[in-house]
Amino acid sequence: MNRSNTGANLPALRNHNAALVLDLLRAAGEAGISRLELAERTGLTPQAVSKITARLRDEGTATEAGRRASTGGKPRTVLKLVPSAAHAIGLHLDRDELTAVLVDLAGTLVGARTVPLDLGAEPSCVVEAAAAEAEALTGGRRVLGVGVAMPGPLDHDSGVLHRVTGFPHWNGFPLRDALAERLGRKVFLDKDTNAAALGLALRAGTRAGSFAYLHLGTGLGAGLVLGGALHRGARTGAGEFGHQTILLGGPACGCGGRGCIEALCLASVARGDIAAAARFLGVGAANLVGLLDIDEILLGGRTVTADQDTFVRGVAAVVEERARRGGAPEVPVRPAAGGPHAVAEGAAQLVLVPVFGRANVAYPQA
Amino acid sequence: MNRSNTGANLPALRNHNAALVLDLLRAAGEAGISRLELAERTGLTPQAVSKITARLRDEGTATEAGRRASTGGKPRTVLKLVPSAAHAIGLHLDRDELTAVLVDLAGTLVGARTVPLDLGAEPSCVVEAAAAEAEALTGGRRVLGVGVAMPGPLDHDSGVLHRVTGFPHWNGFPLRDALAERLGRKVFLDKDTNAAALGLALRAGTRAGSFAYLHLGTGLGAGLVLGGALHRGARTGAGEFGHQTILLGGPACGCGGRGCIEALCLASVARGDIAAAARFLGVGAANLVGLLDIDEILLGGRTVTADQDTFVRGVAAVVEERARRGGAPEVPVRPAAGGPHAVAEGAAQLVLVPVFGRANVAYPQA
DNA sequence: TCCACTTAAGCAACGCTGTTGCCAAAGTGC
DNA sequence: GCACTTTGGCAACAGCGTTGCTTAAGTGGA
Repeated sequence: MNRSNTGANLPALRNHNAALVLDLLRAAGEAGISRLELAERTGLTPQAVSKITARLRDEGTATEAGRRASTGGKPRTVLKLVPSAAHAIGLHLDRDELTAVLVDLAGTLVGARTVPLDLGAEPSCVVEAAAAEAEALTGGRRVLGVGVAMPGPLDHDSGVLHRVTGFPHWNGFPLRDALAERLGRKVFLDKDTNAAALGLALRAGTRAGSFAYLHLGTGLGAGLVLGGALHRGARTGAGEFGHQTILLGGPACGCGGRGCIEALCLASVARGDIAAAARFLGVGAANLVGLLDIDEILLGGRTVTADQDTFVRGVAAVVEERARRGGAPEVPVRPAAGGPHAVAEGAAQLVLVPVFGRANVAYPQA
Repeated sequence: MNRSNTGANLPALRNHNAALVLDLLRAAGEAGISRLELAERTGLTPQAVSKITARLRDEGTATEAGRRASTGGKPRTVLKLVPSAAHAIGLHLDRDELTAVLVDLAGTLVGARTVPLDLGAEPSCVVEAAAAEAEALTGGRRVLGVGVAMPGPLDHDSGVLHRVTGFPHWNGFPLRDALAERLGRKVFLDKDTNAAALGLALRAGTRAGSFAYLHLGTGLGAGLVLGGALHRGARTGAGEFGHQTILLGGPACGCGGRGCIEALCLASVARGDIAAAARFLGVGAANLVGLLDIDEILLGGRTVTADQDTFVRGVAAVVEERARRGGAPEVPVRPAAGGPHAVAEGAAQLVLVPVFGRANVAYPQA
């Protein structure tokens, strides 16, 4: 059951178990999964799984697709997710560009649009532009909601923006509610790094329970996935990785501090010393691995992509050195998969998270 | 519902809701709480709460205790937890000392024993000594289980010790199972810093959803409580705070690295410059606040206790300075409450956590 | 070809959960 | 003293997963 402070009743129980089954169906992908295997993995009885999958088939969310080889008795029937049963829209509002994607239940990209955007414009104009892109992608399909990713800071719970860097007029704007009213759909808002991390968490192959996505572009930030769920912190402020001090009394940073990783990394990049930048990044990654005991480090962002191998090797070297000293486990460092729509696709996953039961860690109210 | 990957059935539902109600009863303490208030807080219907509390009263876990003033109708009946309905034992196995405590359901200390201990002795002898202390405290009471806190590293999930610093013969010893078999009781194992953090999380007054407990004694470590639950990481390795690099190329640390907070802090303490030690600790705390967006920093450990005000002020100054730069929220820094048995009491809470539904964040299997 | 055996999955009855509708209990205040 | 408000239990109920059993659909040996 998902962590929460609220009581659960029978409908909640039913949703929980259905979401669990859907998550396994999604993870099984094209290979499918049998009822008995679902029963084994969920801990439910086979009969319960039969009932749940029957409901899902009635809804059109799941379907039977062939059968496995017999092992001496009746062969198992293979069940699969029907990805086209529902869709989600993801919007990435960047400083100068708006990317909108439509994904199906499996997270597969169905459609994408990219248009120029001026975040400096009136919020109402931006809302209108975003809504127009979302509607253009819908096309009569069953759309569960819209996920929006933006540069922070913002508050996920209330859906309100804070002092977006360089765009003070956004301060306090209730973007989520404004867009939800305009579109008549559920809207979810999160930071771009969080959306990217969520997208990575749900990519086939990245089944790590917890990892950090480090994004080095014009700035340096992180998205944290802990125990399979996005860690946002109480105010959606988590992931402030770039202004971690790693060199006391070091060079001044734009934030007013000294010796921040971001300043050190970007200065190294500016003078062309990518290996040094990678080592700085690695120090922060090693600190993070020790503090949180995560399974994996994923690197992304324009600056990383430009010299991917150097960054991956440099960060891995520092992390491994620390593991050898016994201060941290051996943690793989890999480049983050994902094309030009990675953030928008992650934003779409904000909508799909509750469907598949991978609820976010809930925070008790003060 | 608690986050998990397993299916839920009616008994699980019932336990979840009962635990939720018990948690609210515990939080209400001597003041008590009415049925309607419980209904409001849990989201359950008043009738469901009536049924649940009736079961708890039958069990002897809750009781009616007076009534509130009327607001124009029938006055509300106040319900309270019956702390003596069950107990938990907490063991703190330190390098040279074994502390055992008995606490009731409310977490109140009922009994305590402290004896010398040699962690260098045979594991079987230590198990025997620990079991004897636990049994001496039981005294015919209903004891739900035994929580054990030790210096790490160790694995909470399997209950197996790793290379305990300075005591290599413990490597791989299945302490949890050995003690469970010897005592015939459920046993839970965790790091001392985690137990301390858990104890703080459940102390009245510390209702922060997430905080970091920084422990500065002979070493420097941290216990992290995120979203009301202990964050252990996949291998119970989280909280390695002391060997975070904050001064690249700085003085050598015992771990083999350079510029670790622990080395810097302890060196400052050694030469009597407590204010400098506090500032170093503050840099790490500020890094952590930014990364995890927590609500509070709690400081403890012998070294901190010796100069509490200096440490609290010094750390708070650095954290506040960072908040002013906009890089992190304003986070209070406070001394950790708790007497000589704080760790053992936290260990006992390991047993009580599932009773009150504040389950730990579950990690998906690989 | 038949038949015993194995394995998968549905049917029906069941126990138990929280919910709903209603009513009794226990106050306040004109 | 009576109308009103508020609390909380009783009884009937819908719906969840579970249990016991039956049917479906294969394998493999005689």
